[in-house]
Parts: sequence; structure tokens; C-alpha cells
Amino acid sequence: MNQSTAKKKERSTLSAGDWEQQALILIAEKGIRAVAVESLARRMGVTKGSFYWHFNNRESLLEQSLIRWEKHDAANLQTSLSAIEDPRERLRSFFRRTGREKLTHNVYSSLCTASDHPQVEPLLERVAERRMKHIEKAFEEIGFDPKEASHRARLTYSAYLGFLQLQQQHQTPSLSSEEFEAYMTHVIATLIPEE
Amino acid sequence: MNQSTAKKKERSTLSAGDWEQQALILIAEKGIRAVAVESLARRMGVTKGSFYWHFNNRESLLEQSLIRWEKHDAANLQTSLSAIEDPRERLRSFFRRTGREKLTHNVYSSLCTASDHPQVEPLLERVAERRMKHIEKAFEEIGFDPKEASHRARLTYSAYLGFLQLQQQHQTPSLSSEEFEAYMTHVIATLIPEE
DNA sequence: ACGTTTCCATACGTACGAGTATGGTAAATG
DNA sequence: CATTTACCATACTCGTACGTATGGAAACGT
Repeated sequence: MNQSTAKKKERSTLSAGDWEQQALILIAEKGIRAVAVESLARRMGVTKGSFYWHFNNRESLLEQSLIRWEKHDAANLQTSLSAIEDPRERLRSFFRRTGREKLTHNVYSSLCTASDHPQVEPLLERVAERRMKHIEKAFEEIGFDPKEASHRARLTYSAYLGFLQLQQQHQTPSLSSEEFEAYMTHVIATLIPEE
Repeated sequence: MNQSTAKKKERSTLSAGDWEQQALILIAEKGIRAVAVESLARRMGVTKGSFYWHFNNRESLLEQSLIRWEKHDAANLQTSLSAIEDPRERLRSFFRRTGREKLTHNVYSSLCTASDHPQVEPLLERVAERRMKHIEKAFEEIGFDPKEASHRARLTYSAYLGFLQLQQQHQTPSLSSEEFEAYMTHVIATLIPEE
């Protein structure tokens, strides 16, 4: 009934979802440790009083935010799976998504550098497991036996994770656009066997 | 039995080096954020007063500790380089060192999950650069042209970094010993071309 | 119109960790 | 023996960030 369901634009009042969304943006920008309730409140144009009406505590906010992100990520994975039927092309699109794409991806990148956080650790484990399963499935569709597919999936995902790490260290835009493309081509050629 | 020195000899007094060493142990165990001067002092069997006699502040301790570790790591790399003449075998030994080995390795693993730390970031960049250079050199010795060797080195080190990440997430001993060996064999076969 | 609910501001309480001030004691030094 | 120096303990201050208490105002129900 109320117009609190209206997402953007003229909002006279905030919802819990708004806080979660903004928290994810902050995580993507400065990491999970930067999610402080007072600074976040300033970012939202309000004060702590508002926050503690919507959430019991900071931990609760993080929990909800991470759940929201995980659902979103799982959905992304599912659609990209059903969208591309060729398993090889599916694997290639997985890598290609590394450099581009924005928020969802940056959130994951930030979360990886906070893998020691008690709320983040199990999440990362679930997400990695889920993604590797998809990669594994693609390799099986190509024709590898389960054992081999498992190894390939692990190596593929490791290469992905490691590249993320290297990206973050170099605060510089890392590689030039063409160098990035050349490297991606190499990776794909090495990890995804040709017909 | 003494309680003041679990380290070496019978030391009635501590040196700055002792603090740095213990800090590195703590980093390996619980990450850099766990390096708090009071808790560290308790670990050393003394109090803050001692710490601030040896160091100006916490930042100074971390700086010295990380320098010490970086030197140690660079020396390790150098010796392993000169010890193994066959470039292929050199690369294999690099991977094999992933699962085993102890402190130095765990410190690096912990530092990777703190890549946002201002003192850690440049260190990680230097270390990654130095290590990749060695890997790149090995690939060149095998016979790849510089461009190809660069790509292979980046992919190899990414796979290494990513595997570290996966290891840390699963607090579980991750893979069984034989599964680990099987995976390593696969990685080596995939990334290091046979004669 | 009036009370209730929703949403938020303000002010306070508290815990933790870095850093300081100061003093004590044992060993070295003259 | 006296005194300086090295090393450490104790007791503080201070900044930060979480959480609470309470009150105010707009929106809503009846």
C-alpha cells in the first residue's frame, strides 16, 4: 500500500533493502571493513538512529547484504548457464566476464580480500563451490571424465581467482586493453582444449 | 622452566628482532590484523612498555617485520633458482612448495588476504613481480619467446595464487594428500609443456 | 481530530586498542 | 660503590566505532 516499494527517485523514507544495497556498493569500493554504520548513514543522508531502526546491529546488515549478493550471483550464474548451450563458449564467457562487468564482480573481489572475516568465509566457500560445479559440468559436457573435469575446473577457477588478486594489487589499471585481450586468449587456449 | 623465552637460548631480555619474528608468526597464524601490541606483548611474556622501547609504533614494527620477511623470501627464491638448473624441474618445484612448507609460505598466504593494507600492498606487488620474473625466465629457458613466456608466467602465478585462496577458504585440510598430488600432477602437465 | 506507527535525530554509554608518562630494577660502567 | 643505561611495568589519555536511550515529526489508521 505505502509507496515504500518504490525503489529509486523521490524517497522520503529508506528501506532495509536500500541499506543493504548501499552496503554492497561500499564493499565493492572500499571493502567490507569500510562498512561502518555512521559513515554509511552519512552516505545515505541520515544518521545512526535510522540504521538501528532497520537493523539490530552491524552484523545483521552484513548478513542480509551478503545473502542478497549471493542470491544475485547464483541467479547470474544460472541464467548464463541456460543462455549458452555450447560448453566451450560458456567457459570462455566466464573468463571474459573477469575484466569487464561491475558491481557484482567488484563485490566478490573485495570479499576475497576479506576471506578471514567470519561472515564472509562460508559465503566464499559456497560461491566458489557453486561456480566450480558449473565449470566442472561444462568440462564434462566437452567430454572429459569426472576426475579430469574436476581437476580442470579447479585449475580454471584458481587461475580466475589469482588473476583477480593480481588485478587488485596493481592499483594501476593493470594491463592495457590489448595486453589483457592477448592474455585472455592465451588463457583460454591453454585451459580450454580446442575441438 | 623459563616462561620468558620460548625462542632460543636463555634470553633475559628481548631484541627488536624477537618482536619482528613473533609478529611474523602471528601474521602467519591469524593475519596482520591480529598483530596488536598488547596481545603481542602478552605473547612475549612482557607488556606494552617493552614494545614501545624497541619500536616507535605499531606501523614501525610491521614495516620492519615485512622487510625481514621479504628479504628472506627473496633469498629463498634465489637459492632455489641457482639450485635447480633444469627450468622445467624448477617450475615443478615451485608448485610443489605450495602445499608443504611452513612459516614463510603461510605469511605470504596471510598477507594476500590483507592486500588492501597500505603497508602490504606494495610488498605484495614487489614479491609477485619478482617471483613472476623467475617463472618467466624459466619458460624462456625452455624455449618460449618473451611474449609467450610472459603470458605463461602470469597464468602460472595466477593459478598459484588462486589455489592459495581456495586453500584458505576451506579451513578444512582441503584436499586429501593423494587428491592433492593428483591435482598437482594435472596442473604441472597442463601448464608446463613436456619435452 | 487524535492517537499510533513509522522513521529518524541527538546525546550518551561503552569497549577496545594505540600511544604517552613515569617510575622501577637489574646490569653495565666508571 | 655510585651512577648511568637498558629494559620493562603500571597507569593513564585519547580516538574510534558500536550500541542504547529517548524524543520528535510526519504519515497513517479509525
